[in-house]
Amino acid sequence: MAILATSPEPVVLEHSGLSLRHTFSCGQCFRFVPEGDGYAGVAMGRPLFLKQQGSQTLFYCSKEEFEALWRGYFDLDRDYEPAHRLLAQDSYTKAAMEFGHGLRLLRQEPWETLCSFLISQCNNIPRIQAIIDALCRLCGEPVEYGGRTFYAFPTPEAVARQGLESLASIRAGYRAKYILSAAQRITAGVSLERIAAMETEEARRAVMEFDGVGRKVADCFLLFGAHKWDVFPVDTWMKKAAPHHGGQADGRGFGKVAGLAQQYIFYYARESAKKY
DNA sequence: GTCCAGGGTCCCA
DNA sequence: TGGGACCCTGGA
Repeated sequence: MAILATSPEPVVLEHSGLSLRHTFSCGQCFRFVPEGDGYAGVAMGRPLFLKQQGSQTLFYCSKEEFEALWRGYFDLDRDYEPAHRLLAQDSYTKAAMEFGHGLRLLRQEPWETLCSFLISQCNNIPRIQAIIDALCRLCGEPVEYGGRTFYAFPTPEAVARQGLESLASIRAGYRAKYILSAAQRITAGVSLERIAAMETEEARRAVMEFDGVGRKVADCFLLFGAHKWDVFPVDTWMKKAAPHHGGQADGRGFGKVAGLAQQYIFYYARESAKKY
């Protein structure tokens, strides 16, 4: 594959406990897709190809870049064991956890997360991916990597420069005005980083001031873009799964690891449903 | 061809 | 508090 041929020696991680498949398929992020025998995607403006063989995970980037960006992005410095022990006490979350073993909660950027989940509303995952990809191609910075051109997620400024007519080309439907409005709000001075740094309740209130952001999108922003593990986004899948686990419909029973529980349950419920 | 649902939100009665 | 509208697709 072209990417491999021109990449430097990869950074190799042994026995990290990380599963790329579960981490990228569980629905938390939309920009890493299967590529050859691994995955390719862009985050924080940097493209990356990575793959797993045996007990090894191979990151095709420099050691410096791995330490500066990807170690944090994959949340590799956090010990998931205490959370796993807690979730193993409930038979349903235990099964969900075994199903999605190796899933890591990515530390995604606030703006990309907010935008992605604005697009997610009343939409399915393949189409969410297609719309985000179209948005990046429309106004994201091109970045060369492994002989190919990738597109960074556009900045709020770049999105704000697009008119509603231009944004119509990404086929986001009624969500386009929410994306534009959010971009304008941020370029006018509202800081998502500042909101992400607030306590959960205050941050939730602040992000819900954005047009098109209700409780669900706000909670996805808090969990995936602000890395607040006590947040439990409730969507149609979580409502379906609620009768089966002991964490209550709003996830209160899972306490400070509710977010991780949510991701295991969401992934498990959705993948199980595909079989029928 | 039509109908419906897909990681919701908003508005109005 | 409940229900319809909102854009657009893919599958039934």
